Amino acid sequence: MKLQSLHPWYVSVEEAKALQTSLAPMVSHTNEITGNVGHIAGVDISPPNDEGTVRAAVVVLSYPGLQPEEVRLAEGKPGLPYIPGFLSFREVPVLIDALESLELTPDVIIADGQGLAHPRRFGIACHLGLITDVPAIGCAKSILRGRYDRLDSGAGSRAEMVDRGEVVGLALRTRTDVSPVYVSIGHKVDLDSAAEWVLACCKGRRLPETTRLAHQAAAGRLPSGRLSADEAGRKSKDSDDQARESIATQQGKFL
DNA sequence: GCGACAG
DNA sequence: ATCTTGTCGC
Repeated sequence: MKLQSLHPWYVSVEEAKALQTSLAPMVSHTNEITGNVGHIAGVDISPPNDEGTVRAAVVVLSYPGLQPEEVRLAEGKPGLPYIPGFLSFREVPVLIDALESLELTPDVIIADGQGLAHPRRFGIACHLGLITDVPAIGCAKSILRGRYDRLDSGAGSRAEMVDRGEVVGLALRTRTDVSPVYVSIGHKVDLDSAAEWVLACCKGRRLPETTRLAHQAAAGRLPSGRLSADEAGRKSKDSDDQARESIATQQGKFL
């Protein structure tokens, strides 16, 4: 896929901070996800190896079947060490190579980290949304910014997270009695839609399939490439059909 | 000055 | 991100 080049990536923390504040106003908080979502992507980075290089992975899943259809990998030096608030400048430089080699164009991207729930309202999900121009969602396992008070224990429960008086995200319980994930807007999506997409990817697990498989791919446990149109393609088409069917019957119960 | 701090 | 042990529930 073609990416927008907005600025240099290997910059100092001070430059990164200035870029974040100047890019944050470009983020769209409006839902622009169409009804015809066929592909959802997840991205992740491995921890650095002994030479200090990381492996970036992007995995494109069919929707609603959630079967992997394309896996792309890239290796390189992180743009920065891990510094809270600057994760995108660490991970995205290497992720760019993987994203550019993508044949499929995802309709939604789910990032492993924050979107708006960030000190300057510009987490990695926002950054990925801008450079890909694809609707993006932040789904983090822990909090960077924001507080919430009460969250019911049932799956699907959510609570607004507030930082400096602004609602920056949601604590979302994806499974009953497990710690929530923290969802925020990345780009071209609203918060409620973002939560629905995360839930739709969770198949009864705590984390979305996108993050799970991207994590496996970054760890080198998934073969890269376009899954062949025969067995894998038929498999994912079958599970898409099955998933559509079960969505239809579930909706039928409420009509 | 101190604490908090995505991956 | 990593590491370890114990506990709970199906």
